Amino acid sequence: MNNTDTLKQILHKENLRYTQQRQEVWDEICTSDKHQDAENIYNSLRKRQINVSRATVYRTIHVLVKNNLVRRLNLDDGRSRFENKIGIEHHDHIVCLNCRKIIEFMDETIEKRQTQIVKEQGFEIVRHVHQLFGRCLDEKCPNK
Amino acid sequence: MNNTDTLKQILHKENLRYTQQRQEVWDEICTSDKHQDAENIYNSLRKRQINVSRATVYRTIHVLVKNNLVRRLNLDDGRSRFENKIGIEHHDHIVCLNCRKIIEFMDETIEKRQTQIVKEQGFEIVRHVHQLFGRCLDEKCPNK
DNA sequence: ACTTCTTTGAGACTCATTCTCAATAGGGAA
DNA sequence: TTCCCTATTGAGAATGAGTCTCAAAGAAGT
Repeated sequence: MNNTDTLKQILHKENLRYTQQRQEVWDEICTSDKHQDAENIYNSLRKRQINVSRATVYRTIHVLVKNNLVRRLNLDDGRSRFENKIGIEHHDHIVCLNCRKIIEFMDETIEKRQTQIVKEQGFEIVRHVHQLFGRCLDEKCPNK
Repeated sequence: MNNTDTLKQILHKENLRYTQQRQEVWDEICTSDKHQDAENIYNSLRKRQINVSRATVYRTIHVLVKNNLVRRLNLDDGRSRFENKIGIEHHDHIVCLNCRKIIEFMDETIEKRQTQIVKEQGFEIVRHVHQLFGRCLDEKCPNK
């Protein structure tokens, strides 16, 4: 299923209308660099002569997040970042505190222990946040 | 070492003065329920007739966090929460999405894998965030 | 007590995000 | 196609956690 159909499907399910603005926001998240914040998404669209308001960007993102097309990341820097979830394997993030470089990781052992722990506590798990913050050894990183 | 001495030590190290307000904020974080936000801490102090401003609460918390007396938690609900770190074993958190109950957990296997993963990526780890969000089975939880 | 330098409080400010409401535009019915 | 009803949109106001400003108050060494 392509981007348009995926979007139309969830909009229909939610009794929402298919609009150009919603399509553009979803396209931007699918095709742009990962981990963009709302302001970035807004600016990218404006730069491409696409008229859309901040309010609509935020409103559309909510719908996409609610329906699992998009994941919201909170990397403790005061604004949310977003990444496409469709056709993407689950992963968590490592963040360099100096250059803000983001690396993805996924570890089966951790995933299994997590599920186990939550079950032991009598919880039904919905989602998890796992982020490792540190300093990278990149040449270009202002950390030396 | 008691609360007062601990505080005096880090204030001295930071070339800051020991004040009644700073002591009160630190006491409140040590003795109150865990995971309070800044507004809560501020209100608790006011309720006890202790004059302190919001600005001072925030400023003091910064010093405490910077010096590892306090941990800042971001549980994706728009404000930071704080917990005493002195004499407390490291742990992470499970949060009920319905009643916001917070349970602490700690898993040696996960901790080890984490360290390993970061090393493999050529990072020096500084801190991590690991939170499991779900629904609890508590009788009193508005989840049924 | 004197002096110097830091801290404090009140409220203004910031900034991401949400809300408001009048104007605009989907999309089903005819 | 057009009509009509209702959802959506944009611009800017509002919100709320957290930060900043600056004059007044307070540490702490002498």
